[in-house]
Amino acid sequence: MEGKAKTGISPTRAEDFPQWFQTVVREAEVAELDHVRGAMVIRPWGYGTWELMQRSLDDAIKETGAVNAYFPLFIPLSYFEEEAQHVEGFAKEMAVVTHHRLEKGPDGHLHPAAELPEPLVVRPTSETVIGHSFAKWINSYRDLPLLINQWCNIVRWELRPRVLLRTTEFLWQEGHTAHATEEEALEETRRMLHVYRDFTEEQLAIPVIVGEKPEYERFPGAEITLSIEAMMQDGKALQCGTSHYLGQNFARAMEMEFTDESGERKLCHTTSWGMTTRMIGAVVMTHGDDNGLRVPPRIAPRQVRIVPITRDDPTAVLRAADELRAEIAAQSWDGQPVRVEVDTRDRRAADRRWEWIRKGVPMVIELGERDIEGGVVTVTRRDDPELARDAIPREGLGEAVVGVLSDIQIGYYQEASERLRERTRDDITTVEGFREFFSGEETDSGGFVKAPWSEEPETIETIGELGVSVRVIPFDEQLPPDARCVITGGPARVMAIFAKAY
RNA sequence: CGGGGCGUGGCGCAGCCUGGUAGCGCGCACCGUUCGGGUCGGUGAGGUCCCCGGUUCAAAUCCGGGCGCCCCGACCA
Repeated sequence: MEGKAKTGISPTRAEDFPQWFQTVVREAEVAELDHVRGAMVIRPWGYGTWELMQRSLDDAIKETGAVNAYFPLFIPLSYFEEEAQHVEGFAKEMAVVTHHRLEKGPDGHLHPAAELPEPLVVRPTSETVIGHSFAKWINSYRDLPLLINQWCNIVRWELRPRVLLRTTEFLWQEGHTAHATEEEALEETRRMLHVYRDFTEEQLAIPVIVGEKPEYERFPGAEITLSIEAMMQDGKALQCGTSHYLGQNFARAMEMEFTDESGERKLCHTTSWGMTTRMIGAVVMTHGDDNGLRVPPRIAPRQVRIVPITRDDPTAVLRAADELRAEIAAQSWDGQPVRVEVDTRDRRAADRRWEWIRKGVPMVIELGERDIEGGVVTVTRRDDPELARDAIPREGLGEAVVGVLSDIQIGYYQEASERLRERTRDDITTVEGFREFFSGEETDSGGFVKAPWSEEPETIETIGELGVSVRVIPFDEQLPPDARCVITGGPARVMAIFAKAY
């Protein structure tokens, strides 16, 4: 070993974080931008994590009483004209279908023909369509609350696409609910935010800050937007899930009315909430290291990968590997059989091992004749920065695997939590200190600043010049009675989290 | 949508200034060698040099016009 240690990914996080991210996403075969500007192919390894996320989030959503349904991809343009704020917010990023036929032109190419009487918008979010359906379905207070969730794809014509974080098309889950009272709708908004928090922390091992978005960061058409915010390894914030209280804005626009107990006609109070494939990106940017991705065991499509070292007598080793696989698969972790597979591909053992390290499989087990003779297996834990290969006894391996998966799941969460704690500064009290903190190197945004804020409009501009925004106003924060705004020095109204964001 | 950069085999790039019919590394296939921390050597496959037009005996290279992508900003899950 001489010179720089060989890493799986180049550049490293410290050298160039954005480039590192793109390289990990490609090298770990998670996803790639292709075919259409900003559009994404999610490869099997990445999609496998998404399927596991879906399964667990879907269960959590259903536990709240919501049920799944599906609404059209195409939305009549006129639906968007009904809620002013909403149109304004989305107008600039909508894909619009105007024709329904192709004809071959004189140049030999296909051209759109047959213009539609009314253009159709490819859904950027479904409040409008779902709202129209709700208006038909809801007649009485007995029909409320109405709790619907949909898993689907979304199109937003973003100006600057970034793989997994901001793609032209992405997958998500969007919940839409209607309630008789404001209190019930607000309760629903908070309930779902906590579902997102629990999911993100427990399944993805990503700690988040829970709170409310400042007014200027609200969802178009919402009265209140709640959000969970996470810190990536470069100190930037990533919004991980939002839950909106929409008041009666959409109910009014879509005439979503019900008759209450006393026979009076009233408008519903609605909510909406969503979480997207961006979370795959969050996992990469939170847990990845200079050797590639590290997938938390709960969402790892394969939790254990067995690499048989076949030399002199492949059959004996392969048989032993399969016995090992069966034994591990018989183990249960987190309520499910351990996901384990033998890698029998015709590749060099070292290459196979490194591939699974790059992809972030929690445990790689090498098994060769020497191991069999010694009654051991050779284990690499992905949470070990040295990637040491330890011989551990074959006897009792099942329990050992279960323990390791738990350790890794917890360890990733603790590591990310420490980073969030260490890199959230609450001792910055002046605008000079604030400026200095956020004027660091390009690959490092500094982190979060938690400080009192006046909510004055001019502060938004001041921090905007630094590329910083108010990410969230955390719940459960006490503001000292004499607190001064970190930007203006004047009286503060709330405690806020300031950060650069994706 | 404003500012900058770039389009050459799957990926990363050189060649372009000083026109002459395409090259390197990685990857891929095969042979041998090696093989439990990402072997080594050889052979080979693979490219309308983004597109259209112009200049020229000759264009990846020069000129004009398109298109696309990347980075920075504004917008955003």
